[in-house]
Amino acid sequence: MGKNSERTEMNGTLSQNDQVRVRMAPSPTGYLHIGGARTALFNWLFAKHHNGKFILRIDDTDTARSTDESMREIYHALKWLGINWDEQYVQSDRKSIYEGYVEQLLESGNAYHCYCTPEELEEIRAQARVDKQTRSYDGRHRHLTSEDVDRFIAEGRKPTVRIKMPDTPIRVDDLILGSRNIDPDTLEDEVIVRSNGMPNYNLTSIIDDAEMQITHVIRGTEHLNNTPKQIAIANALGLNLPQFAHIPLVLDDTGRKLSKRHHGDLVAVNRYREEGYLPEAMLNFVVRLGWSYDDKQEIFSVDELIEKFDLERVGKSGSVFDIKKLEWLNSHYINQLDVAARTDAVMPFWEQEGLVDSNTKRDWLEKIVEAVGERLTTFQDIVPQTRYFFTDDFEYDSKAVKKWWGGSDEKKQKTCEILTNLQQILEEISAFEIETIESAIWKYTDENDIKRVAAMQALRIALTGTSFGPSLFDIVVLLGKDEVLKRIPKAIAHL
RNA sequence: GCCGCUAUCGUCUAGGGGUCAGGACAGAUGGUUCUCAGCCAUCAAACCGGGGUUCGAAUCCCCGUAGCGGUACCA
Repeated sequence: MGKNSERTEMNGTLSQNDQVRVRMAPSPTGYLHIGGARTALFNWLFAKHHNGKFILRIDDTDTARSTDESMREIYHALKWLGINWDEQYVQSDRKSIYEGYVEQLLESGNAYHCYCTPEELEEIRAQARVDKQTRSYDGRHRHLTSEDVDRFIAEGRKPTVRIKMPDTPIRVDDLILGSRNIDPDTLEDEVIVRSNGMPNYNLTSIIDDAEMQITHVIRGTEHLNNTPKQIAIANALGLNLPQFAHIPLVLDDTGRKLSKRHHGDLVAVNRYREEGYLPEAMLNFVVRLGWSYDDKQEIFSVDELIEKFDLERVGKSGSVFDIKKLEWLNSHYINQLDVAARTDAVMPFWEQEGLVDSNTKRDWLEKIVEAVGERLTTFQDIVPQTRYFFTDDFEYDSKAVKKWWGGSDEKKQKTCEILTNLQQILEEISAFEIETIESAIWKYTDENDIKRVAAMQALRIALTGTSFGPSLFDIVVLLGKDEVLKRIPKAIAHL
């Protein structure tokens, strides 16, 4: 049973034979962001769950803002996430199709030319606000005389096309939000074709949904107010309507809608790919923004999502993008990978930093990854966490130095003594292996009444520059005897 | 301004007339340990407010309030 009984009543519209067809319709005006990725994912999961088709439609009717680069970014992000599409369309290729429908609208008297200038519209809007009007455009060019038209044309004005809104209420059924009736007085005659001849979103979207036989339009609630407009256009054209499902917005930590404009590439999917997040983690994270299965499960494989995803379990309120949760999921998925796979994933980050090249021994690298163990939140973490394996050109962390090497001369003296002794002990070990080293060091600390942690931390800082990291014995062995014996004197000199 | 949507721990959410309001992330504490992470244990943390309906309301209804979205010749 769903959380909202209103929803189930509407599912009857979909008969057994109808194949589900859904679409993701981004406008190529920037990268794909977290919210867009979630819309894509919900659509894709819905299609997969119902054995239907997922269509990618590029809504690029805003030619001024659309770019090919952005289109490629979107493809790239989607592919990385594993969201593949069955069909693809680009609206700018379909201009003539829309023109046919506009013609039809004009001929049937459901649309008309509007010669208002942008300045004029600006004034109308300002006045409507002062008058506390519900709508701004008042339909003043609905009934122009031919003299008016001639005059406007003589002035060189290029018209837009506006749809005539009906004067009866429009019923909007939404699978998530339920049903409501829209008061026609709140609707104004929308521009459906710009003065430059390019059709607008509300027109092309609903035409394509019909043309492409889209059964379910799953999109963000920022489109909720567009829905009655699109329904009105479809009705005027005698087009079949899809079912609508408006999913709540993804918000930032102040509760505002995530957007490219306000959040920059902080919300770009590709950025997370570059930083070493796993697509599985991304998908798992994003799906839980607004959707839940029960009160137990947090981790879902893609197959499980396909099996379990359901619009009925999508909530109505917005959800905040919480990077901590993403990080948790990412480290979970990273830790599922075996050492070889983790090494592969981490390699580009090492190479990018110039730490590793084709001569570096794979075997050794895998051992480093193994030593790092479950400490990675993202793959790019490998760089700060392992840099010291590749170079002795690092700073000694000042806090660590103060705490473990000593703030006082007396303590420094002691540290110096310990490191000197350790150097000697390690020098005498010929078989440089964990067990041997461990027992030698424990023997030294225990016999000389030195705290294990003091000796180990002193050595750790000498070898790595920091006070934390993998098991120190692993580090010593991986660094190798020569390197270790070089770094200790260097540290002593630094004291 | 106008139109609309929403409201459970800090965050994601479960529950939908009777529950000690459950889980997860984040946080705190303790244990394990050479450190960190991890792991284990424990703790803290919520039904926006006010009215109804009812034996009983977080749950149903109404009214507020707040937040957000839209308000383009963007999508």
